[in-house]
Amino acid sequence: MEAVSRTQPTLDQVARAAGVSRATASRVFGGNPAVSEAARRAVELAAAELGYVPNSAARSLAGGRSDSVGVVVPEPGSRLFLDPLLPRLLRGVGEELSASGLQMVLFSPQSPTDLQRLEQYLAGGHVDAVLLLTLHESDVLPARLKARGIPTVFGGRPRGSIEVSFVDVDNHAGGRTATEHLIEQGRRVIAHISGPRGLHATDDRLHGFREAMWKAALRSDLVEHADLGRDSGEVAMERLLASTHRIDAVFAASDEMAAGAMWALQVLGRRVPDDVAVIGFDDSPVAAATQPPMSSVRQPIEEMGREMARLVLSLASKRGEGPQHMILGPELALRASTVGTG
Amino acid sequence: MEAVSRTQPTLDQVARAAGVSRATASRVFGGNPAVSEAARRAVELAAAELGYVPNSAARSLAGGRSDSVGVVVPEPGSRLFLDPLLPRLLRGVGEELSASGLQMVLFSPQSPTDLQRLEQYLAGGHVDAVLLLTLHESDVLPARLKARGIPTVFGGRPRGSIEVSFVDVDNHAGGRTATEHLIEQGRRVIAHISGPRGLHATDDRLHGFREAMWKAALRSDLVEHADLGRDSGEVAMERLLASTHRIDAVFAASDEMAAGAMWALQVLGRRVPDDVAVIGFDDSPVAAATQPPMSSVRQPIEEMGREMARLVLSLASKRGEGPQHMILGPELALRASTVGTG
DNA sequence: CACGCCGATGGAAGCGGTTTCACGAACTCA
DNA sequence: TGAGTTCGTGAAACCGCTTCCATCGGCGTG
Repeated sequence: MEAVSRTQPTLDQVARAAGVSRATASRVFGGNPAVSEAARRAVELAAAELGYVPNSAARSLAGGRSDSVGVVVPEPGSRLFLDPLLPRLLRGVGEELSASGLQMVLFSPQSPTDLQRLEQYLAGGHVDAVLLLTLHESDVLPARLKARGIPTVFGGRPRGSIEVSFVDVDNHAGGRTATEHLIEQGRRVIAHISGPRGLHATDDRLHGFREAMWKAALRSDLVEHADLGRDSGEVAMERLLASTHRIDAVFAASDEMAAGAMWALQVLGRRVPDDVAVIGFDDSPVAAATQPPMSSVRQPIEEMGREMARLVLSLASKRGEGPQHMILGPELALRASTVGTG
Repeated sequence: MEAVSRTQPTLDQVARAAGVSRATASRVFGGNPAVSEAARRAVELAAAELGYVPNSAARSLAGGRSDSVGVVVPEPGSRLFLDPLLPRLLRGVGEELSASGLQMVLFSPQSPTDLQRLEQYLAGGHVDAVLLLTLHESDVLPARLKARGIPTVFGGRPRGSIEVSFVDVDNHAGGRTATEHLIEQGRRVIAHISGPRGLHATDDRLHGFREAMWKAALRSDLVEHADLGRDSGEVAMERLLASTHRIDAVFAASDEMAAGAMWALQVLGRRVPDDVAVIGFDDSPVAAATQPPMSSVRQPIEEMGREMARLVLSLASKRGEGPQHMILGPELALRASTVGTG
């Protein structure tokens, strides 16, 4: 009597148990159609009985493929503009990858050391493709990945070169649409609380705001810059109110800032939306939680995730294509803060 | 003249370029001290010149080790009580793993299919250890991992068996401490907004509340259950205020609910903290953002992450140990909502 | 009936490392 | 000076799987 092996069953053992060669067994798991029905069944049965799980290291070593794509996200809590949207984006990415049988692997480097290790990891063949959401401009990661020939797609237009593939949302259109909505509601003295100067996303929203105001022949100089956080929005609103203008609407470049602005308005006795309408950006959970609930520009962020996944997969199959770009349009989520309670 | 190979340099090429054997080169990268200084330098130089990156699949196949640990987090946006703490926890885990040269790999299964694939992935040897933060009780994942001999540590005491290692925060002590603080501030009619019945974490907080109240000979029946979200906290507060009791303090089991409660209080003309003190739980960003800023029970969540990492690493080294448990104590973050503005 | 094809299969050569083991050189110690 | 160590090294055996290639019946054709 032989002691039962305590190690994981290997493909070889499965093959032997099924009475076929390792090659055939491998074909069964690889989904290769050139296997007789009988052989397939035998292998599947044997695998089930032995509790076989393919060894991914061996598989990816031999196959040159890992069936997983890496997603690099900003350091959690970095208060990047992406923060509130991240869960939705990941959901989109996950859905799409899942559908192709791929595993999503998240990374969130927190230190330069981490980053370096991450580079090794990604360049070391652990993943078949990479989705980059970090916006640190100084990163050499993209270059390394490119050198290694690993398909890479950015979420959000990266700062520097255009020589990369990316998917982005149309921030300019978002800013314009939000502003137009306020104008349609009869508002005339509209202020804008923008994000940090130099940030692509919020700069574009600001330009959208200006464009809409110009078109309507309204003044577009009531602009304050803040840091996207709630408190800074509150402060910005206070500054705006200190001016002599009778502001009747505010468009903020983030929901958090809009929430802060709304608070400042209410503290100073302004009614929302009766006296001042407020609209935010991102349609994050915050937007629904304010009192009154807040209109916001909803980014098609799940779709962005899906498109990123699709794009990187297509790059992975048809290698050698040039960089691809894709811009997605936003839509408005209207709530009581701009349309009144009717 | 020979065309330059366009493929990744392998260890073999590095070894050849350095004039040593593959074995020696491998020792250099493995940190094996039994290598002469000269050989080491030659290999490092060659590696740098060729841009060598070790192939992780090969390495983990041969070495039986992947130098990465998987972290399974709840579906994003599932509004699990962990939600606001997740970034901090991951930071703690990441720090600790980083220090040991390990890579943290995040997973967030979103569908049963994902979950199954994840099982394969984890059981397939892609990771050396697993940290589980998902609280789906029905999961077979833990059992599978155990069967595969993969060290696993839970974040938060899992519902069922005790036969697993976990790290948890002391919710009972947290509830007690928060309540005692209110009592010390002279409050006597204290209400509690708890989480969903049956949720370990919030049940423990409720018991902590009761214990503190009993000890002080105060009534502890002013309890409402809510769902941890802001709105439900607001509703719960309204119900509490509808009672005839002159409530002078509220302890809510989450910051979000506390924020909702605070809003309800202020809408109804109660001043915080003059009329009613409010304390939350988690010390999440929300706590600092309310007006006035809110006291909260700060969970040592980064530390929890670090301890989880440490624990799983120790399990990975000294195999065969029984399950280990660790409970971490909370502390108070005091702000204006309970201590007055002096 | 001989020939060429085709579909299913197994043998075997890798994939790129790690690690055991044996070996020679340089050193120690008597 | 010879035996016993120590130390650095290389040859080679894997790790578990994929895939190329050769093989082999059985089939449709002329």
